[in-house]
Amino acid sequence: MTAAPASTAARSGRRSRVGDSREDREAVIIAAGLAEFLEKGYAATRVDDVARRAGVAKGTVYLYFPSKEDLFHAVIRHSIAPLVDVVEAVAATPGASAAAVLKQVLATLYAEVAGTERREVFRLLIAESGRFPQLAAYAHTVVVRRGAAALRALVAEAVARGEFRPSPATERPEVVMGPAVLALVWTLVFHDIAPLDLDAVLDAHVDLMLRGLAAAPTT
Amino acid sequence: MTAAPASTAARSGRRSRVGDSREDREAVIIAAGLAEFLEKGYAATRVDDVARRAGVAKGTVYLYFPSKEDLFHAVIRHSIAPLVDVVEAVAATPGASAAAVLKQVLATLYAEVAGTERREVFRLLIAESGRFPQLAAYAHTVVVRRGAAALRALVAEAVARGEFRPSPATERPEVVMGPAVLALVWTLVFHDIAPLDLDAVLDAHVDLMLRGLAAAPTT
DNA sequence: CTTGCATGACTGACCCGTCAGTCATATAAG
DNA sequence: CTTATATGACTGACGGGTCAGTCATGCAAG
Repeated sequence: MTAAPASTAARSGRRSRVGDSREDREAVIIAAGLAEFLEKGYAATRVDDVARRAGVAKGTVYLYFPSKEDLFHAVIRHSIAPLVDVVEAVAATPGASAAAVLKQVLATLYAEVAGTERREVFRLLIAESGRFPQLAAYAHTVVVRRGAAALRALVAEAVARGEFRPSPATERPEVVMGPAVLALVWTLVFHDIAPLDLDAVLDAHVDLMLRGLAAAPTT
Repeated sequence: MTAAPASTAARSGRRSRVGDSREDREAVIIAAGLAEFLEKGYAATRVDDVARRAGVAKGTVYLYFPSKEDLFHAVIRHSIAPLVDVVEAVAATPGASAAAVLKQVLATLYAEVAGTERREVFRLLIAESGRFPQLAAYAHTVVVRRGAAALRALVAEAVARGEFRPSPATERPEVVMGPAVLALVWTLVFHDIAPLDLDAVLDAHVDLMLRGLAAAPTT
């Protein structure tokens, strides 16, 4: 049940349906690659399997990507970019208090990343970043640099406005994301053994952060 | 420079030095396996290389472990256990305030895990836990169950004593460890691109937590 | 001599990347 | 409209290399 050819055109190896363009086929191969890499990891996935899942011959994969490694790079890049967009859309709520924005962003992260199969992309990234430094660099540029900058701006503004109190934590706003990373990793590793109650953790996370950052204690 | 045989006994494949027992040799193979698995990941490490690094022939590895996978299990188990001991020793400081103990434990975690090559064990665990559920289960029993229990006790006592205020966060003390996990993952992925100032993060972490948990705001 | 651990050559399976050939479609000629 | 020729995306078998696990042989100790 990997991917039965959906049309005579596909079976015969010809491109003819509307939208069955070069880009579409590339996307199909990338999707198949993602599925296989997530399932087996980089070293253990076979290009043959990616091809089969994409409904093409192995040779075809090499018409689109010069090597298994290049395919892997493409897969990771196509998987990471959308993750940032989701968060960025939420963070763009104008005029809200820093606390509200932070809450909203965290809720989105918990629900859309830790609580979804999407989280597996991070497993792959953590697993392979040591062997593929370019991927780490890409992720840093796309996710971390942008995210940290936005967070820093948000916090700085809240401090200026008197909503947050200046502290070591407002100097290092990355720390605020900590519990979300914990939830992600926990879920990656222990999901089948001791699933985390993500809602409860989100509550605790928000409570802890806002109290830790707020200028006046919220009694 | 992998591991030149250190003695004639080792070169000739015989055991003769004092202490060159079965257990010792097993430990050497496990150490070699750890080094190789950390460097290449599970799928990409070759048993040949493990053997060479341990200074034995490949066949010898199979005298001690029935398969590559069993060796891997042994390697992970031997690597995880000591990590807990380090922390447990620190946490056993008697009579100190919860804040002081927490601070001490966190400092140890940052210095001894995130700040050391030891962190790579966690990369391996995160990477392979999906494919080797028994390892996740083992880690959960040995690290998480024990750690979470200790933390829960610590926090509960501090709440009872009035040092901490009851809150969603005191109900879910795992959250308190969040920033440390963030520091670990960050370092794993971005160490060569954007190294984290672990001391600064530790400060921010402690500040945030104690303020977030404390009963009376520390002005 | 016998016992038992250690060795490393060997086997069979596996897999990346290649390339000669196929065939549906496009274009040109009749 | 029909036939002939050209195109190039796609195929899949194969070369070359790798690797987990085995086993016949070697050798040291008792």
